[in-house]
Amino acid sequence: MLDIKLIRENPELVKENLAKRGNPESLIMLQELIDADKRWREDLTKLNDLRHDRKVCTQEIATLKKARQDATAQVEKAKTIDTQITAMEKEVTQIEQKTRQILMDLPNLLHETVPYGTSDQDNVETKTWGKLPQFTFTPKSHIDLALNLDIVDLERAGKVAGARFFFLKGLGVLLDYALMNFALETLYSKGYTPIEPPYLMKREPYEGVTSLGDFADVLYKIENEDLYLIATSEHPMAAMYMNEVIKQDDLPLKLAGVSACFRKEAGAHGKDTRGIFRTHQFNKIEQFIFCMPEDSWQLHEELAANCEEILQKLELPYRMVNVCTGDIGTVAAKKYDFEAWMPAQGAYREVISCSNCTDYQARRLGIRFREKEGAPPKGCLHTLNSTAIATGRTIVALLENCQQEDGSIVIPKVLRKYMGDMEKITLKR
RNA sequence: GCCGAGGUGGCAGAGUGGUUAACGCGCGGGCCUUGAGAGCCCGUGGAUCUUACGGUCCGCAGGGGUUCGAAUCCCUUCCUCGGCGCCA
Repeated sequence: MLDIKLIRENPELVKENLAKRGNPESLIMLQELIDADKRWREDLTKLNDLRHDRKVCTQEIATLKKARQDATAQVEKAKTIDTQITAMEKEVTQIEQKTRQILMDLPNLLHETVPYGTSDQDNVETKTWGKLPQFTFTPKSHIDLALNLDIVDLERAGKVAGARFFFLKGLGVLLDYALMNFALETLYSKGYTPIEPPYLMKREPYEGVTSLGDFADVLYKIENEDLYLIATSEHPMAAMYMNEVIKQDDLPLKLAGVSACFRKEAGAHGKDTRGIFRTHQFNKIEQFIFCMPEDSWQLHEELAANCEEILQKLELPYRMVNVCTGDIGTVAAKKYDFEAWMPAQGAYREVISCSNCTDYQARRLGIRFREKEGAPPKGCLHTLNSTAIATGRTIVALLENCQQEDGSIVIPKVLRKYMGDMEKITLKR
């Protein structure tokens, strides 16, 4: 959510920034917001005047009653003021809801370093790392490898849960947990506090962390309950401190979320249908930071550096892209994607997404900071989030990059200690 | 799930239908002091109007209701604590 004060004081700046996202509708919404806000303030002043009149009147009544005098005339007057107040309240509430709605729908302001573009085609590659593997044979796709090694069962998952679900089996499970443990320990050693959050969230906190469109396209809802399955541990971690004021000394707060993630993938019909690249459920270690506004850009780079360290230790070739204005999400001011090389597809595919949301989430959630204990709240802090490891996609990358001609997989060195010092995944006979 | 007790500012804690959220603690500023401390004074949630000085309104877990008037009475949801039940 943007700061309404900024919109009032500097509408041109907001306008220019929104225009960069290439969504002309948002400019119309902004103008509607500005008009409605002006009317809201006028009406609020009138409403406050009426409430003041009523206050004066009820005090007269109280004084009269104490003196045991007749207050009928004053009561009548108060009643007429009440009628006016009720009408005015209704109008003010209506306008308020409208402005809130628009404010919730408007996206975050973009950082000046975000490249202009209209789709993911325009994302700017900022770095590549690692040598692309050379095969003396035709590399197989992750799904052929996984089925051969009997570490994934898709058919039975279809029977049990439907498309885009999977059973992970045997060494697949060990590999999954090895990745989780590796990422978690890496972050823990850097001072991130591990968090295992609730996997379900109520609607109100959920509205604070994501755009409203996600409720239909992304989130699973529990029937007859005000509960949604989390799409990432970013969401409960962000909402964790909702309506709180955090001491400046305690910032930055660095968290490492551990959870399964659930996504409807409603907008992805026909995409990545084969295999486990895009599924309704996967495990993920997530980095999350609450910090002072002046520190967020530096910490964004820190998150990105952590991602690189993890990918490099896994020996996965990747590229880093600066996500362009047309492809960046609603809440992020700047976003890096890390894309691992997928030999069977001959393409880099997203495995990590690393965002600075500035004060956008914090304002929606009412998370502020104070200079010290006992001091009044100062302003909204900044939030950042980044994947550390999403196991599904990382397994895809590992299988394809580390495959041998016989279909076995060489396990990256850093993972072996979590898998009983095993060096290879081979089919047991 | 059932029964009971609760939810008031950063914290602690009054207020149980009639203008002001008492008294503390903490925090900020000022006076005093060589300095620190103590002491004293002012301030310390949000919105809005005003160039300013300064007003006005809202805020007692959320939402609704009764009333001229609600932190206070009623309904409802959420949460916390205790007891019982169920359960890995």
